Amino acid sequence: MAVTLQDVAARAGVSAITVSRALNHTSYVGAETRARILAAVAELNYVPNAVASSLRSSKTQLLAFLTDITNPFWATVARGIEDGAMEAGYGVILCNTDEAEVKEARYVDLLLRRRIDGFIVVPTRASGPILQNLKRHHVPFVLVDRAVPGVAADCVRGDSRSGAEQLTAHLLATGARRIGLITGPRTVSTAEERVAGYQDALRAAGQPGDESLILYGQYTEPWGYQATQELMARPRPPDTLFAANNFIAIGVLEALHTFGLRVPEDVAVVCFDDMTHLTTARFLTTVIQPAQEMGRLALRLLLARLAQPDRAPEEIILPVALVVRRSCGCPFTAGRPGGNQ
Amino acid sequence: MAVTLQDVAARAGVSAITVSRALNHTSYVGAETRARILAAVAELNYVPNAVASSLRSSKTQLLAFLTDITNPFWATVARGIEDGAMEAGYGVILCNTDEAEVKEARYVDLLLRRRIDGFIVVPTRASGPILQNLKRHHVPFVLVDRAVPGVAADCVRGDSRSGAEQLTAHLLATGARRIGLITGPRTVSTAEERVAGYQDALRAAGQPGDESLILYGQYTEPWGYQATQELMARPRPPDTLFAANNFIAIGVLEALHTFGLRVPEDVAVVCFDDMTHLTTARFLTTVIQPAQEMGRLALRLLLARLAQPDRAPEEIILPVALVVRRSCGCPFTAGRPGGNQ
DNA sequence: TTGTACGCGTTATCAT
DNA sequence: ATGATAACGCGTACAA
Repeated sequence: MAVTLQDVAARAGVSAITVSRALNHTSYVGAETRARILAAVAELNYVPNAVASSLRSSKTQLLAFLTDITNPFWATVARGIEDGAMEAGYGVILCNTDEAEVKEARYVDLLLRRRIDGFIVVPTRASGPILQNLKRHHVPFVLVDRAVPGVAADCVRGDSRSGAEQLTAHLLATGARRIGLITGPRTVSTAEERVAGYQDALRAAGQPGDESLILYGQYTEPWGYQATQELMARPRPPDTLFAANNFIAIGVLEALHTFGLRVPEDVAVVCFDDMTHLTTARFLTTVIQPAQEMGRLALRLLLARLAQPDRAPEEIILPVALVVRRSCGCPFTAGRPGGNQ
Repeated sequence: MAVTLQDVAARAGVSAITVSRALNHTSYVGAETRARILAAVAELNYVPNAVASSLRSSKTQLLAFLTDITNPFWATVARGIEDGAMEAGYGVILCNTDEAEVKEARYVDLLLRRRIDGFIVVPTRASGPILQNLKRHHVPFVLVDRAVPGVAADCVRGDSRSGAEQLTAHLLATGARRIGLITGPRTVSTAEERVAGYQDALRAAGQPGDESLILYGQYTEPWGYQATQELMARPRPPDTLFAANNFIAIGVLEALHTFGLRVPEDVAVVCFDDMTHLTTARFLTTVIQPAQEMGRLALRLLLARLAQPDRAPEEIILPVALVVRRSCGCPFTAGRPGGNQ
């Protein structure tokens, strides 16, 4: 049914291996021979069988990226990875882990069978055992965005701590007194780093820092909503809210609306931006992380390790950019209850 | 280096094929034998080699989903596909085509080599030749969201026409007089279907319909921005804007803000919702498409075709839901220039 | 510059 | 219920 190297060889009047060499540029082939081969390939509509090739070479030329691709930030990181991978002759398998350990483990199992050449992972703290498993099987991997305690590995991440510090310092400079910080889960290193940066700035400003203003939860819109409700219902609510990512920020804005509070007149809001090209960043002062660049660098680290499995683990910390938006209000106008459209 | 079926067989004191049968449940294996085999598998840490298996069986148990995964809507569809695929024992390769013909063709080529079992594609009009190529190689595929003229294939899509009609009728019922329609590219069937539905509603209401109020462009935020600027700068601007998807809607809202126009007091806005869990849908009346369901159904169609390659092409048109939000204003408060934070 | 022989790890086929 | 043999399609090693 399917056309094989043999068929092409027969048609071109050469041996199979010669065809292989002509197509893979793995050895010199006479100009005329090569022409005959290429002609045969075209006529027969030959498509090389990468499965057979992989079996023989023990290389699949396939990489996997494990994360929650539903989140546009990671989708953008994926783009960075893909672009570079394509150039280097690798395909990328994107996998939805939903940040859930079970799904993560399941995918790793599936992909180990498929003999994937390498992994790029956005881990949580729970990923430790899974990563150990990869090590046991000598499959290279690179971490993105988050470090995992006890796992020495190549890693690319944004400078969350510095970013959070800049954001907080900016807030203090513009007159903020009580800054509520709504952050992600303790199982994710960035959530804690952003808290640390926030505390750095307070300390530098000689402010005490009220522990009760820091709320750990999820990097999600519902959590932003819920945490805001809790903070603003207190006797002494914060005058400013720091959302540890943009999903949280959206929830924050929604919750403030239900309280009838205006942004930024009544409560100022800032956030870490984990999405590109989406609304939040246009209205709020944010710290922007270079998603695509992150992907590109992760890929580069992985390729380097594939080439030299024994090099020392490398950690790249990307600088993040504070983007202050003072001249821009919000394009949405507050609607009146019962009056929207 | 790697443990093989042979190694396990030797350890368990049986032949390789017996191990294969025990692991794949492809034939009965004595209870005691099976136990010995499973023990050996565990002791040796055996991981089956799917590459070899694929070569022998000519089945990779791998499917591909081609689209722009950066768009959360497609990412959600992907989730629907993945969930079902996992259950059925298939892996899914997600590919970013950016809706660009070249990237699409490149991926198809790459994946044909890998002997992928089937494709799920979000096509544009330009995808025709690529799909023909798949047919030539007898690789099954399913289309999602869009039909392609001249290509008979399984297809799942939302009822754009009806959705647009409902949305438009709703607007007319609430007093809209001049509805500007900002839609996607002519190369995408949904863009035209939404126009058709819009025109259906106008016709049904006995309204003339002003062709100049319909603007084709892209399904992007910048296009929404640009088109709105153009429409609102006219001598007789529309009193209502219909964004053909949510990215466009975001651009629309931004542009209206630069004009100092309020939503919905000055201009009402509605849109097709191509994203879940994101801001737009919370403030505007929208038509919601069941993304995850779309993915699930697409997968089901593909599996059916894998089982019976010769069945007649099937087209599933999903009903869409009009979600009217009148009781909800916008959580963002308009900031004053120079005063944000 | 081109060819021969063999093996990668698994499963289809036939046999016991 | 289990085994022997061959073959899937390609690339490595060596040879000519």
